[in-house]
Amino acid sequence: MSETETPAPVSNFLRDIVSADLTSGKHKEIVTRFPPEPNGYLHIGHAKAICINFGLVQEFGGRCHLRYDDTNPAKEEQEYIDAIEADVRWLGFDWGKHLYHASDYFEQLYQWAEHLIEKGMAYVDDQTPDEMRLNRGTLTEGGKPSPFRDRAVAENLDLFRRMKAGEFPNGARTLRAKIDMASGNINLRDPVLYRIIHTPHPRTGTTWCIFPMYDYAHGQSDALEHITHSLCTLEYDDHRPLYDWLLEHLPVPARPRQYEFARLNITYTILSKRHLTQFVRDGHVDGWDDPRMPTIAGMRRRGIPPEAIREFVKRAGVARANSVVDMAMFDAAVRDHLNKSASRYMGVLKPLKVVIENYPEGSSEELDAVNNPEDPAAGSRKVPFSRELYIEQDDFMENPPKKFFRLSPGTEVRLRYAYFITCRQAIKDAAGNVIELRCTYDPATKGGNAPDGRKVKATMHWVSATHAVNAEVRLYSTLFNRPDPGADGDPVKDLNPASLDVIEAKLEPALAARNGKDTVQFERLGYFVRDSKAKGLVFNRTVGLRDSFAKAT
RNA sequence: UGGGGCGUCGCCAAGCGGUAAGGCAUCGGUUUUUGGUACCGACAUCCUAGGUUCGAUUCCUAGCGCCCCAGCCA
Repeated sequence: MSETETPAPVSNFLRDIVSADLTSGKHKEIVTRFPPEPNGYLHIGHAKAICINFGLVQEFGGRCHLRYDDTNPAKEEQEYIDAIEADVRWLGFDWGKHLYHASDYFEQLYQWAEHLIEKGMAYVDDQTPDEMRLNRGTLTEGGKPSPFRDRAVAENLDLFRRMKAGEFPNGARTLRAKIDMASGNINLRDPVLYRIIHTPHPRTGTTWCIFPMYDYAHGQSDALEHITHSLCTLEYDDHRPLYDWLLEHLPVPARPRQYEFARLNITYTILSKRHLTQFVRDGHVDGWDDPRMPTIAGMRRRGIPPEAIREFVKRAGVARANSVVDMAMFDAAVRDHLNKSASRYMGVLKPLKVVIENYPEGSSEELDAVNNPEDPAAGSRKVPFSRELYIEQDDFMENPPKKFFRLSPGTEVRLRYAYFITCRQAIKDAAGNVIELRCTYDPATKGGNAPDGRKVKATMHWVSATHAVNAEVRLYSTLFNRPDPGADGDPVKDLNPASLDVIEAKLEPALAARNGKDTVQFERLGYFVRDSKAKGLVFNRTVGLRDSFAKAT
C-alpha cells in the first residue's frame, strides 16, 4: 500500500461478515475468488470486485483464487484470458498458484448431474426453447410442468448420457433441475443445468458438447475450491436460493456462502461488456485499450496508476444500495496519487512565440528546475533558455479582464525557474490574431526571484523555441457527453464527438529523452503519459489539473 | 398483480436504541516560483405517517419511491 492510500479502511458489511466468521471460529481463514468470464476485457467495475476479493484476504488472511467462468465456448476467447491475467497483475494482485477454470471441473460436475438424476431431482427436457419459455410462466403467474418432467430415472440417465455422447444437435434437449414450477422466484422454476453446444472449447476442445450453466457450475466450483465467501453482485441475489439448493443436494466437499454487493457505476461511463464490445466492434473507439475506455487496459494506457484505481474503489465503498459514483471522485483519486508521484516538466500545448528583445541573440543557458516539489528525492534537472520561447496562448490577453494575472501588454510575470519578463508589444497577423510577443527580461531575476523583492502575480510555464521538441498530444475527455449515457436508449447516441482532441505541442527536451512509462505532470496543465503504442513522440493526457481560474471564468 | 433488494448531505458512505463519521463536489480564507499542492473554515436530523421507548437514523406497523428477475448468457 502506498502512502497516498487512506490508512483506515472504512467499514462495510462484507468486512463485518468475514470478521464475524473468523472470530466465531466458523472459518480459520477465508477463501474468495474472482471469477471472470473470458468474453471481454476487464473494466473498472471488475476492478471493484478484484479489490474486494483480494483485499479481504489481504486484510484478514487467506487466499483469493482467479477462476475463469468458462462454461460457454460460444462466447469465450483465449485473447481475453491472457488480457485478464495481465490486468489483475497490473492492478497489484497475485493469485499465486490458485489459477482455476470452471472447465477443470466438467467431469465432476457431470458426475454430480447424474447424481441429481438418480435422486430424481433432475430430468432431461425435450421442449424447444420457445416451449420452455411459454411454460415458465410470467412474473405474476407460476409456470406449467414440462411434459417430460416425470420421466423415469433410467430414461433420464440414458438421454443425458446420449446428450453427452453428442447424439443430439444444439438445443435439442436440456437437463433441468426439478424444483418448483410455481415458485415466485423464477430461478427455481426448474432451471436448466446443462445445454448442448457443439462448439470447441478453448481448453477442453471437443471433449464436451454439453456445458453446465452458470448456476450449476458456480456454486459447485466454489465448493470444490473450498471458497468460504462467494462474493458477487446484486443481480445474483435471486439466484442464491438455487445456489443453496444445489449445494444442499449434492455431496460437495464444502459449504460456501454467497454474498452480494452493488455493482459500480460512474457518471459519464458505461460499464457493460455488451456495450463496450459494441464500441470496439463498431469502431467508436480504438480498441479495448483506447484511453477513453473504462477498461483496465484503457486506463493503463491513459496513464492512470493502479494505486489510484485501488484508492478510488476504497473511497467508493461497498454496500448494497445501487448508486452512481461521480466521475470527479475518480479524477480526485488519480490526481491525489499523481501529485505525489509524478515528475514535473514543462510543455506548451498551444504555442505563442515570445522574443526576449534584450536577451543576446544566438546564446542560451541552462536553468535549474525542481523535478517534484512534493518529493525532494526526485532531484532537479536543467532546462534550456534562449531568446525565443513559446508560452501558452491562454497565458496572454491583449485586453485582460480584472482577474487575469497573466501576461498582457505592459505587465510583468515570472517564467518558471527562469526570469521575470515584461510584455512590450503584441504582433498580429493580417486577421488581427496575436502571433508573436516582444518582451524584455530582467537579468537580475535569474532563477525567478527579484533581488529588490518585487512580486509578480503569475508564474508561467514556457519552453525554449530552439530547444523544444515537437510532440503529438492527445487530449481526452469523457467518452459520453451526458452523465447518464444510455438513459434514453442507445448509448451510442450519447457518444461525445469531442472526446479526443489531437494537437501538436512543444515540449521541453528532457521529455523526449526520458523513456519511462511513468505518468508525468506538465506544469499547470495536467498529467500525461507516453502512449505505449504510438511510434513517435506521443503523449496521452491522463487528467487535467484542477483549474479554479477556468472554473471562475 | 409474483419473488428479491434498496431508500442517511448535490454524489458516494459510516452508523447496529443514547442524541448524524469520512471522502468527493461546492463556497469562503491562509500559504505558494504550478490560478496546482498543502492548510483552516462552512456545508444533513436520516423517504413519509403512525407506534413502542425516558430517548429511534437505528425496533414495530402502514404507506411511498427506486432497482433486479420471465437466456438452452454470466
